[in-house]
Amino acid sequence: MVALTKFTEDDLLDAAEKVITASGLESASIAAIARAAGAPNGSLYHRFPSRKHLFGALWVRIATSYRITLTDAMSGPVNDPRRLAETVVKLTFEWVELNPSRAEMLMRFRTEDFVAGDWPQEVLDQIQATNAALATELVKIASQLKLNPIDVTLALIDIPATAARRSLLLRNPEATVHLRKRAIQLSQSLLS
Amino acid sequence: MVALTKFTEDDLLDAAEKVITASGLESASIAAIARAAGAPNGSLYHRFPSRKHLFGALWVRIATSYRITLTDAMSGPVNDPRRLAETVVKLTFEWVELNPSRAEMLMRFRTEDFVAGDWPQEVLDQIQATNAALATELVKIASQLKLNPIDVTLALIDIPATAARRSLLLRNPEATVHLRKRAIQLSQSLLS
DNA sequence: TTCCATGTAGAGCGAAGTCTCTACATATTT
DNA sequence: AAATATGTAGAGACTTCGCTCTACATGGAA
Repeated sequence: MVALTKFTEDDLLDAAEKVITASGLESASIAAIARAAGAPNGSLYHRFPSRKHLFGALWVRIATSYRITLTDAMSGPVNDPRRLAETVVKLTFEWVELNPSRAEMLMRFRTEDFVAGDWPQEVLDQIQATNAALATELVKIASQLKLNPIDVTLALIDIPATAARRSLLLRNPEATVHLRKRAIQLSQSLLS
Repeated sequence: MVALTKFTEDDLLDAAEKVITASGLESASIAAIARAAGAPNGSLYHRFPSRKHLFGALWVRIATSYRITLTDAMSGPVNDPRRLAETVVKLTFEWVELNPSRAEMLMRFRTEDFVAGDWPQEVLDQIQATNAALATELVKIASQLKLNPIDVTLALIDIPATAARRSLLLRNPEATVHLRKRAIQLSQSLLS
């Protein structure tokens, strides 16, 4: 390294995440993020060309993290759909437990919240790519199981996400266990 | 009426809704909302003490509208849970079809998006009241059916909302029909 | 040691934001 | 018609925002 790197890209994204979780998207100004990172304003612009680039990078980081854990579980031929459903639901709940604040963002905000208005093309491309990767995986599974892709999406994305979100709202271990069980049942019923 | 009322509360909320739907929460400045309503800046402050009051009123208006249609359907003794599930899912899809932009807001944003940071107590109370009204209804139904309230919430709130949101994303009549059918099945399986 | 590439520090700019304030218009009351 | 109550008009005060810019620090290369 040529010079001392005091604030990495991830440091700043962590700070942004913290601010957004605590006070919402609107409060996440450059100044607020910088304050949370203990950095001066200008430092953020050394890493990111603009606030929108920063937000885009944050969104991509979170979405990619979750989707990689998912697509890992879904890769390879599907010989047991019931097991697939169970794995995906469990992974989702695990990921939510390990990354509660990221999960909260991923579930509270939609891509459009970040992308509304004019966004850097570069950021749009990354988001597009992340979404596309998941979509093709789902279609592949649907064709293997000879199912409607909509049902596969419900089973492997929407149901786990909804149950995990409700679990996040309730913040109660018993409820979490119950919701996970139900999500597995519902997901399995959709895949068979 | 003592003086000519040019901009009613609802006019301004309609304008805010339009701006948010078109360009997102962050773009919905007082100036932008005023422009959309054809009103000068100051007029908004005649109706609402602050921007947050306006946002709060908007959220309450939308959430209440949806929840009233739901609680109407759920009132009275539940003698046929399968029919209840079907009614609620159909109502949700209808409401979404009739109020697409409101639905988009209700599904894209959570209460917390509006409420993050410091909000007027008055607004918080109204939101609290709206949420409580629905919660008690759900608990009542759960006890009548001798079911876990979590399952009732999944069946009558989360599943319909998820399916309707997916339908909103796909914007495809066939998909909508399919999703509604699936939502009814899933909801019914949870209530029996 | 000198030079250069990389990164931090933080004041400050123009633009845009929220909100206030006064002047004016309208319609009812006296 | 004068007084009053209600509501609109819109300029402008004050604040904050995103972003830029220059000065300085650091550590390896020549």
